[in-house]
Amino acid sequence: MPLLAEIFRELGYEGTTLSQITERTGIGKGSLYHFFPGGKEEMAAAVLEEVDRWFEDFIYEPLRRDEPAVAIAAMWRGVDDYFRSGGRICLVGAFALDGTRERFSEAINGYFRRWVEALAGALVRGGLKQDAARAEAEAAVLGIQGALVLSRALDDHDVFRRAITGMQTRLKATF
Amino acid sequence: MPLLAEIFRELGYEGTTLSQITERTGIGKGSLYHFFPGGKEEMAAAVLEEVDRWFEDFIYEPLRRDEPAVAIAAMWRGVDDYFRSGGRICLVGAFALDGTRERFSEAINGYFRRWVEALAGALVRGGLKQDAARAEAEAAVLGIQGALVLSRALDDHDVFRRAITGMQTRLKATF
DNA sequence: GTCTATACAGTGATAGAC
DNA sequence: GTCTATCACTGTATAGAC
Repeated sequence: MPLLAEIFRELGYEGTTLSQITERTGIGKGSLYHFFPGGKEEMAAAVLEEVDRWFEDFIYEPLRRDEPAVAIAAMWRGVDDYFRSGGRICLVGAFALDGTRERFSEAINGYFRRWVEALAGALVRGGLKQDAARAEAEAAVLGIQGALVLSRALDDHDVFRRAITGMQTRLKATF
Repeated sequence: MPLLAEIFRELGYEGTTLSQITERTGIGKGSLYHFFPGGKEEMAAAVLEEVDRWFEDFIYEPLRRDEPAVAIAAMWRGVDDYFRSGGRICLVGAFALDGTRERFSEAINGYFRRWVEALAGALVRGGLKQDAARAEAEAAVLGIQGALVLSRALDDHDVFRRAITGMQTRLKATF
């Protein structure tokens, strides 16, 4: 599964072929279809679900549960770690940008909606008003996605780190 | 050419097939290969070049030439218009996220590098220090890309408009 | 459960008539 | 310049031996 996720991340949904998957995982097509009768689409759906679960466990749930300042600081650390300072892209964000979006719209929408809501909730508990919290949460989540795009486009991890640091200090100043 | 750009934007590089192109443009494969002997890759390269030229003419060059406040205001308007308030994605940003990046790395890098440099230059002329200008320019460009990702993921144009407006007022306050 | 075989549609690309 | 026909190949998916 981690290998599968990595392949989809590198090549995108359309760019990923079963041959690539068999080659890089060492698993034959027969076995692949034994585990995923729905084929490539089911494989990608499983990967998306796994990604979603990771964020739910390590980012969203702490944001809902823990002390805002602590949870938000952990979020920035977790994000920098998960995306390897821009060396790894967000599969969900990438899927949102092309025709793949229609195929997985529910999963994509849920991932980002719950992220924004969890972060906005923490900010409200931190003292922000509802509207301001939502705006700041959207700005943070979108900033992370944009940082991934720009750092990969410029092939420069510093862009990612700088952006993350900047957003973090800026956000901390609001509550 | 505009049709071609639209197809690549909707489907991504790997998702775009020659059949789709012939179908939606009404041009047969023979004619297509007459204009683009290099096939799909040459078509995508031509589209990227056209996109680049548009931004060069209507965004970057004004940023280098005109009065900073005026050019930056025009940039936000131009961006909102070009991306149809999030209804249209950035082809270059999308290409940066998957395996297509390697194929067009020069074009992708140049597009974003020149954007950041032009904007940072305008901010310097507006009174910011070099480092601060670069950071703000990166934040703005990356914010636009992120706004495209998030607004499409949530299928909500308001997210895009809100983000653009927020960044615009925030940036204006810095110089 | 895993592999090899293969089916069959669709891919990018080319040739040649017009 | 454009179209039709077709190429070789790869795509996803399945069947069946082991």
